Amino acid sequence: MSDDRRLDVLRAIVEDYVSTQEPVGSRALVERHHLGVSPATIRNDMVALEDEGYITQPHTSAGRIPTDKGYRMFVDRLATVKALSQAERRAIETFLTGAVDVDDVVQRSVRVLAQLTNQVAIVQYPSLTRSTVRHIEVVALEGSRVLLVVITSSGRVEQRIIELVETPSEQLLADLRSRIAHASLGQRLPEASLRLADMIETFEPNDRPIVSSIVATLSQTFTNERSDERIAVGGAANLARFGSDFDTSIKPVLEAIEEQVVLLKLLGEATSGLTVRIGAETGNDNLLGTAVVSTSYGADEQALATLGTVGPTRMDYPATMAAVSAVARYVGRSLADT
Amino acid sequence: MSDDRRLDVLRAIVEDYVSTQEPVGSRALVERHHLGVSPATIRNDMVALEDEGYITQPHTSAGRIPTDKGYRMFVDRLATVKALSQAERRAIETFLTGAVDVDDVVQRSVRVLAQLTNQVAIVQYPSLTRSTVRHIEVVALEGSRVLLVVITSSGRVEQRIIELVETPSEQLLADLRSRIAHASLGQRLPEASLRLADMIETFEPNDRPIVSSIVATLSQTFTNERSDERIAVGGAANLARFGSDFDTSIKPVLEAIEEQVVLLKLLGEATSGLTVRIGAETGNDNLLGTAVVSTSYGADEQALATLGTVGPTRMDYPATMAAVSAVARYVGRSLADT
DNA sequence: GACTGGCACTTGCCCAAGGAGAGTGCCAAC
DNA sequence: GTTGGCACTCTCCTTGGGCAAGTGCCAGTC
Repeated sequence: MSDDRRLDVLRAIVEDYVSTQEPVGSRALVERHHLGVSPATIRNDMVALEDEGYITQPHTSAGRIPTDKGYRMFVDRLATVKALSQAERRAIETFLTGAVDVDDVVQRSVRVLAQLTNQVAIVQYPSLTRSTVRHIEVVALEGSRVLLVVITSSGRVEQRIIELVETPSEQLLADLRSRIAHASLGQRLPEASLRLADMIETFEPNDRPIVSSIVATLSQTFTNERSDERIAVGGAANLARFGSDFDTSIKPVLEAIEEQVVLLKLLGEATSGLTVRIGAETGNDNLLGTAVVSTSYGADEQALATLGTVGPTRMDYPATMAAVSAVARYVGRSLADT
Repeated sequence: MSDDRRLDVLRAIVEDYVSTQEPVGSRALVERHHLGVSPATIRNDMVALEDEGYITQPHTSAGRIPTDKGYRMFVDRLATVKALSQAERRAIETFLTGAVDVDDVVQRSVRVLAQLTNQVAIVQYPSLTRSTVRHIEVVALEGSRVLLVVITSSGRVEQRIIELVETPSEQLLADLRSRIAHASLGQRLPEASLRLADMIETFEPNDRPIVSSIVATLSQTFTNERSDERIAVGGAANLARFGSDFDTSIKPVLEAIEEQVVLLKLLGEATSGLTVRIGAETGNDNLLGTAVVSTSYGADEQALATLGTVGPTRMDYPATMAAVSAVARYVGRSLADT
């Protein structure tokens, strides 16, 4: 028995099952794929594949469907890369180029990804802690209030208004501006936070209360975990693909993707490359029938954040993976331009 | 036949149907509500109510269920206000008081509203056009780039970076700052936009290209429709309450609430008071089986935006209405403090 | 040794028939 | 106007038989 053909059979089963959503039998297999052998032969291969755990039968007299292990094998070794069509690429591009700010980029990319894959799309907002400081502004407002504005390399703007114990002099503010700029510009946010802390001691003792109050607020902004946790979700209507029984097949997924923590965990573990997690690999019991395709995005070497899709394990992996990569690429580029 | 009792019967039918989700028969009605008459009498009342279009039978041998008209009557004349429990009030309060910015307030209120009502909650971000200008900052960046920051009365911060044709002098910038502040502070955004436009002519002709470029960007920011369109949705898992058949009862709703335009239309028409729209009143064919409870929020006389819930017509109206009002009240208060 | 055709067997799905249960509508009586 | 009684209707659930799909295995072939 040729090992090659057995893998061909597995690939054929996955492809057929994905497109028909129905267990695939030996006869259908030889008819739709020119395998050059008879159904009986395929049946023998199927028995072997089943013994190895790649496929299974829902019930005795039905065809076979891939197991999670089968999908894994398919993704790892059998899937042929499917390039996006010219039209799809253009769709992403036109969709994203209209974006006016970071928020808009994220919203649009969720939409386009959901549309492209017919799945639930999730996009994490660009991480603060992985960006660098592009600009910091310290502005005196009325009274002793001060406005702090931070612009990051990902185009994100954070602002804080704080009430100081006393009104700072113009002199001090100017001094602060230049020293803050010097200490933090171009630095990663966590690092900038450290350097700002060191900077406090370079000021006159009299000025330190004001300085440290401002620095503290900035540091807090830089290392704000909550901002890192923002996520956009879209295409929930595509949950229909999971099956028609709401309570058993859809609700758990819906609950999982409404839980930020779960999503962050799913996205967070993505390495820089494209990651596919199938069934139990998601580490979440609510997602046993689902697969998550994710990748990080970011213009340069450093990843800014992650995006991906959640769909049933019986999804079109090549197409989904292509779409996720493509959107990530465009989003990274788009943010770099902002 | 007493008219009063007939309305009592209608109320009882609505209440029972809402709690059991099953057509309610005459026997069950007399048992659960001490109406003091026999099932046969109730049956006569039911015939009358059915003739008037308040209730209907799914099939001949089943009990009755309220029609949309029946729910409307219930909401308008029969529902008794149900105050929130102390615990619920405290839940809202503690949930919202931890919020650090506008974004956070909105996110949290969606969550708490969804949890409280067990329905899909939608919260519109505070409208820009209905806020006033609290602060405007014009900051020179490197080169001829300028950062504009606008803070509104609702605590929202908008920023733009623009590239000017030439680098403005410090002198001009200072002048700009004070005149912009004078023209716009405390004004409603659309109004501020107009006053800024008038201001351009008070500058030297030489400076006008720069000034008008800045003013144009500010105006655009003030009247940015897109920002008014932001909406947060939560509690989609509660869609389970709509029924168990995904395609017919849930998917349409899911599609509707993913469509920003639809949501905005639903929320946008809410007057300052609490609005309940039932079935066809939503004006959306996808929402025929659903009811929308919404109200505007905002600290002072002027409404900032709208929030509400989407649920099946067979919902607990008194509880939902109470929750929506309460959350709106707390959100308004919470934003005023920011 | 690998492949093939044939065939008995298993099993889920569909459909029709029948019984149970719930609720109504109506009528005669109060 | 209200009530008890009763025949009627309709859905839901269960049961059982036929159907179709697909398998597993075996003996035969290249």
